[in-house]
Amino acid sequence: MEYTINKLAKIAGVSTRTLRYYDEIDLLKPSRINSSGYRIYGSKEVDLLQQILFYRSIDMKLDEIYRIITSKDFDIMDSLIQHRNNLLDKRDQIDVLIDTIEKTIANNKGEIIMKDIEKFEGLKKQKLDENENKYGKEIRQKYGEKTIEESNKKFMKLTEEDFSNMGKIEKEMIELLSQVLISEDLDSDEAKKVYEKHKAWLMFSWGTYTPQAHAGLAEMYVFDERFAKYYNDKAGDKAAGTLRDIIIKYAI
Amino acid sequence: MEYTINKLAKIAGVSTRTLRYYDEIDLLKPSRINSSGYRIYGSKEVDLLQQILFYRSIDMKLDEIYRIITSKDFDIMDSLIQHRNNLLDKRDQIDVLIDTIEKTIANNKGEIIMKDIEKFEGLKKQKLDENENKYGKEIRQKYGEKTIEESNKKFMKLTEEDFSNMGKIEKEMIELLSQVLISEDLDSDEAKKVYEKHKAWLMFSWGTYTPQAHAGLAEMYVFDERFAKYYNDKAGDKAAGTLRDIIIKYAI
DNA sequence: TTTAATGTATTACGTAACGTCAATGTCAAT
DNA sequence: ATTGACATTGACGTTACGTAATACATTAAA
Repeated sequence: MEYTINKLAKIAGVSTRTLRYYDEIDLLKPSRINSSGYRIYGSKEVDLLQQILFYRSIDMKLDEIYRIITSKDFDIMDSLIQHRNNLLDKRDQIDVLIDTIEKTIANNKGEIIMKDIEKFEGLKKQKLDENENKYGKEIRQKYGEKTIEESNKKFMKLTEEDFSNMGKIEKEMIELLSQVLISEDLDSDEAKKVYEKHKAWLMFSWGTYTPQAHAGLAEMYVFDERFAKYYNDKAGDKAAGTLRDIIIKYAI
Repeated sequence: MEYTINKLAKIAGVSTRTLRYYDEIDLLKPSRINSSGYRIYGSKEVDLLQQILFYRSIDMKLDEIYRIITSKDFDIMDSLIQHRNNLLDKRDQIDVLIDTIEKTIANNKGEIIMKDIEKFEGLKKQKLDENENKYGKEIRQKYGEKTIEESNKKFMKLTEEDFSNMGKIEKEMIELLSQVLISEDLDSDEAKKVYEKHKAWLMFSWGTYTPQAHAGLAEMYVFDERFAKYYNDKAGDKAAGTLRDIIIKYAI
């Protein structure tokens, strides 16, 4: 049984362009070329194409497929296992991305993450509103009233915990920072701890972390007066600048 | 504070090529060009770049990022939620792929899936070897001896169940097929059921399904004498050809 | 101050796996 | 002979840059 390129394309469910491309990269050559230069495929090629399409369906790259179909069974197993591991990794990465997005959506309801000012004020407002709350059963009940769905509940709980931790860590950082303001020693253990606390705090809200982004934020602390005021009020004069210096020093 | 392209690249952790590219596609323009034609960036651009890199870190395409940073907050929320859904879909797809690979690895330990002949013979051999087994505790014990790990156990159990189901379905199909051989009516309910059973049977071993691949396999049933003999023996003369005709009729 | 090293600019090819024209040739049927 | 369906080979477009190659600018060392 012989097939022209269109026939084969139809029974295999691919485009003729795909078959020409596979010919071009030597992945699937026609069994022969007829007198008019047409590609003619035999049943052997049909089978091979099915193989190729199976591997393609599990998202394998064509050069990997090429390696597979021109090798022995042992290597096929290796490839399959390897590919499975790649997919597992990829899935984990996507999970992280989803997590980051969900945190972003939750944390600032559409505000851009770089506009951390909003987050600050959100935190402060929440602290004022709930005045001395301990993040116990009360708040969970409050959230529960709003969101009945299981998924949402779990979600709110997560950010609730995050808020609690963020507040704690930030407090510790401010404490250490005011010590550094007195000693003025950026090489001190306290300074380094300030950096670490700030990084930890940041990771709660960003989910993702790079030293460069951290340093970028540090610059903003001095240039944006709202940031500057916030820290200077909390830890003392020149706190914002010192915090920036510390971050730059240890982040890069 | 102004930055040359290299400075900005370093504090942001990207390449200068990236910044030039972002300039080219109007994603991030320098605040000004100096007399020598150098790109000069200001603090506004630093902040914008941080935003861009955040969205990039969650795997957003640059044109989507462009839309986000040139729009209002409301649209940002839409984009984030949409993007989250895309990622969820992608993760589900990957789960399916992983499943398919694991079935492939398990089913024929490295044999190529298209070589279904092997699978046939494997099945037959297994049936002979275990002679009248009911896929009960005995076989589970046997598998348990070989693979102690939890993951593997769960895995073997899955294929064990699959084998059981596959055998049942195939038997039903053979039964229906022999009826069709007598009636010779491809429009009958039995013929259609044959197709459905065969498809179900196929999905166990392939995990993924396309009508074209199904039709391709059907062709093989006639051309490969081992297939032909298998079905003719089971359901009667001309069984392989009839099965092919049925599949082609309903699959495409 | 000359030289050397480094920084910046533009232009352009390469990537993966095809989709989509465009121009042209072949085959079967009317 | 013409038409329509199918075949061929280019060749550009896609995404987000990496990687030269070449030329001019700025800074540092000699």
